[in-house]
Amino acid sequence: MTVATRDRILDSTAELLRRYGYTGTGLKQIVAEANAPFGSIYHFFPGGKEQLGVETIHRSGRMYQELVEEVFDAAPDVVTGVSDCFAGAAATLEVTDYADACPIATVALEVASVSEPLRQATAEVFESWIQSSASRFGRAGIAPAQARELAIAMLNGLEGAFVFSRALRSTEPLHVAGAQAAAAVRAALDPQAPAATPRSRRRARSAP
Amino acid sequence: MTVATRDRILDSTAELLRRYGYTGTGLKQIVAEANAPFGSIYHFFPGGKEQLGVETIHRSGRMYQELVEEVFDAAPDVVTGVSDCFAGAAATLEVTDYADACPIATVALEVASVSEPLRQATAEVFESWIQSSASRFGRAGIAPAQARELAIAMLNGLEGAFVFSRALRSTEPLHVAGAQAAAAVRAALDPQAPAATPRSRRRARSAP
DNA sequence: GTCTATAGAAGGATAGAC
DNA sequence: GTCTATCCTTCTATAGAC
Repeated sequence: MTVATRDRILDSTAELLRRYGYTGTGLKQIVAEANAPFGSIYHFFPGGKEQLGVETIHRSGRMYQELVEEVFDAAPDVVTGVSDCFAGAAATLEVTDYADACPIATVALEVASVSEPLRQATAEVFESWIQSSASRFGRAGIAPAQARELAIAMLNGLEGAFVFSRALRSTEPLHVAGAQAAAAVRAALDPQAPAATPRSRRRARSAP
Repeated sequence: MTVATRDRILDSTAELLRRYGYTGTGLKQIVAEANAPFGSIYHFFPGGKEQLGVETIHRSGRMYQELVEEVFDAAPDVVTGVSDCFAGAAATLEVTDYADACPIATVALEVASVSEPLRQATAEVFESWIQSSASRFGRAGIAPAQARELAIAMLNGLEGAFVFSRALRSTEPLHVAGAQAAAAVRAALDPQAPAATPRSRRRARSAP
């Protein structure tokens, strides 16, 4: 036995949730893909589909964060790190025929007004992503408040671009989002040209 | 008779798709909310759920575009127009307890890898939104290519912020996205400080 | 054209043999 | 712990009365 049944179930759930969402994924489909008997779901996850969903969201969220952090930290500077992450996301999307984008975004939108435990799981993952990104911007010398805004703006762009890219079957939105995020970080690091960053909005308000 | 059965069905479908997505919305739920007999669905939409979905996506997309255009065009300038749109989206989200965000984003993610007719419908709506926004930026004096990038960046931010805002039950992401989009448009209009706009990326590459 | 009833498949969940 | 069989509900879709 190489991989435990419980882990195979979590793996196949993660993949199916990413592509087809929560309501679009059936438990029978999950065990079929995991090569597991149906009863194993309720053996390992007594809470049924919802518990399996919550655990998968946390697991997928953590794995995706680690993946992004590796790409990010391998870059020589934060601007390149941001660019590389978006480029990697675009490459993955193309390779998988526009199927594999954000591992939890579809679920997040589906469950937001339906299941409080599931919504909370997606919220915890997103908050962790924001803090991970913000801490890296902070380490690069950006003040905490602006670092958080930059992190949110970058992740906004990433998630929005995923929506558009999957629908349009084009990586154009991802490339635009990557360029914008990189430019925003660059501007935040360069005190000479802060006009287009959220933080310096007040200063630039005198402009047309 | 005030509103035709067919329109009531489309209205209730639009509302349910927006909140619960495509697979999360049942036909029985639709006719219940529309006060219509079940058979009416197949009378008016012989193609079943998929046809009803396609028509609703186009309809919701058009209505949302018109709503945004009204807010946008009522503002004294494009920067204010952008800000007002995000502020309005945030207000709607709060008033509806974080239920009413983008009318088609949840569906778009759900169907992207499942139904080609539905995916295409979402793609057509998104492309129309991009062109509507880009044309307004163009009218303000921004060159076509940059206007399209700005439009995509702004819509990326809006859709991504919808994902985060619904999950986190906070309007913070929407406010960040609005400020960033307004700043990007302002920078594109101001030749003095173009450093942080996507278009001027090459020029600024010499910076740290 | 409006509406009801029901078919047939798929959904989540459970019981219990092994 | 593994696996099968089955229950009950819900889903989409259709048939046909009125």
